[in-house]
Amino acid sequence: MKSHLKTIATRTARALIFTSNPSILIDEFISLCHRRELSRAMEAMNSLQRHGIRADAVTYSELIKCCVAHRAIEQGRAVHKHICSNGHTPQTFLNNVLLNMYVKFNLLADARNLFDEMAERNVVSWTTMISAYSNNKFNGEALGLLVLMQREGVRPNMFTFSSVLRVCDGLETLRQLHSGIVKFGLDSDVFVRSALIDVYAKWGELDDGFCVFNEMVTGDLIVWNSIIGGFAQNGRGEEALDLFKVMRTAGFPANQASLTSVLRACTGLALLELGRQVHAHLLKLESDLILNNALLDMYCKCGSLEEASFVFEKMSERDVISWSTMIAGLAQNGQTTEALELFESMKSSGPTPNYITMVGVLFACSHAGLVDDGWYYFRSMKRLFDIDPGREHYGCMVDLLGRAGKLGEAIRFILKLQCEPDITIWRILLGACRVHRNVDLAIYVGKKILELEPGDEGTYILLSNIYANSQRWEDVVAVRKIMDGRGLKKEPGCSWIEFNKKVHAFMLGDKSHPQIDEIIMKMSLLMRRLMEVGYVPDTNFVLHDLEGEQKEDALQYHSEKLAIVFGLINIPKEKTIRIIKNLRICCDCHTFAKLFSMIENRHIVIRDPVRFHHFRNGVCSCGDYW
DNA sequence: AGCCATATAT
Repeated sequence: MKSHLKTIATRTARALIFTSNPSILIDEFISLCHRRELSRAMEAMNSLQRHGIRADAVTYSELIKCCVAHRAIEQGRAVHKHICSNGHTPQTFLNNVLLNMYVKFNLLADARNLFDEMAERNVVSWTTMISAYSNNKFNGEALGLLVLMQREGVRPNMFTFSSVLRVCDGLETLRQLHSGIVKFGLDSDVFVRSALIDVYAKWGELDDGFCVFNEMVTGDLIVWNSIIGGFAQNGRGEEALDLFKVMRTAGFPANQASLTSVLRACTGLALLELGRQVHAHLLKLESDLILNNALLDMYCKCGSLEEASFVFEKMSERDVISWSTMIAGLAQNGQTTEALELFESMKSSGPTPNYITMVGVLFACSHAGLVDDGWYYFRSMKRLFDIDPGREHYGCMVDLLGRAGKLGEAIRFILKLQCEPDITIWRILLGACRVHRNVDLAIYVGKKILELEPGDEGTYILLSNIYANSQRWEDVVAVRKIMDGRGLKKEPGCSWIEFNKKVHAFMLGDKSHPQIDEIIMKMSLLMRRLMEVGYVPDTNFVLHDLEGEQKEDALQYHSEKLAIVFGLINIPKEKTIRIIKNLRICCDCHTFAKLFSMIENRHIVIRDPVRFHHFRNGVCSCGDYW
């Protein structure tokens, strides 16, 4: 019945267009615009034109919205022409609507032409033009217009600032914008506030962002998300999680963006248990691609590939980031074959790989010693996906060659590069020198790095380790002296482990943990059993000024060993012992963990700053190659 | 008008 009536109505409407009564014509025109019936509205507009009738600005603005909704560029231009026919000049309101239309169609040049020709420009006109530039990353233009508008005496509003903040090109500009915001009394607006927090966080001045947050009397979920996201992205996961709790207590229900930041914090702190709770929680929300990608990454970086694969398989939508995350995750966890297989299936049935996907693929090859495959993928990037290799890919290639012991080839590769080799490339090569104990090259490369960055403590430490490894104690002393002279200190080793919803942290030789006596007792028993199966403490990396037995003692209390024994005591036998480290694992602890996994029949995962070690049955997933 | 996800090296 309803549809029958509708048919009659439509027929009547169609007939009306061809009547010549102007007021009926215009009513029908308005109604078509409101109903977003574009093609018939256009017909109506043309017939109005034939009768020399004009509609009012509001009606035209409805028609323009209709064009935007249908993404009808040509019709939009026709409407513009119609409005301006017979020398008419649209009022500012209508010009703004037209301006907005060109911006929505991303026709920036047309928008700018109209903007320049407008007789009067109000704050909406300026803001529309500014946000068009800022959305298209024309940062200079956007910032320039903000200055011009003020010169012409137009006061920017909160819309203007929240658009322009996104293209802020540095801290200095940011501070200027911030003072402008205060000057115009816009600093209490939630939109401006969240944008300010976000930009401070992006420029690394999180504490200033936090001040903006703290000045807030009333805020909304997005302001909370901005500050929590800021902490999560700047490696300050604990604070992100604390604030999240405060937000929940304040009565704001978490949305997808909030949980994405929480997951990112979990990822940084390797809090697998908490991550799992977030997983359970997010299933109640509408599925969100970004959130799922963060979940996937969390499982990968917490070393639980089973759960990561499960999430990946179940995702209703997967984009290039999902695939890249999974490939890199498999690679970092030593599952090279799986990583490369997944890449092959991405090529045949997934999204087109991007720059970052290829970094993951090359990483997989370099860490598994697959030199030929690495070369193949490196060379195929341009041909298959039109990706120009960049510094990151060069870095992987140097790593690939260096790790495989082809140090000469690695140097030749570096020297042939189009770009000047940067400090990262030299660091990678230095790492290869350490693995292959090439002292001479290490010294050469180390000097290169210190030329570029004289205070680089990592390089001094690596050099001293390399000297120690070849028993060149005088050189070790010399390096240490330079370090002392420069006031450089080695960051103390720290490992942590999640148990009973708490994080237990261990520092080198730290005796403050409540269970430390039990741990030390268990450790000495363990050491005895390990020695029986052939464990020999490797004291090469211990400070040179200790005597033999003291060296072994220092080794015993390496933070990861303490954490392993803590896990042995507390974590149920069938569960994986998961440990996170702030420094890379040393050879001795690596051997210790391998033998431990064998004699105790336990699965241990240790995440260091760059990769994972899965120890099972006396073997490590890194293949002793790290 | 504002918030959330992927990569090399140390």
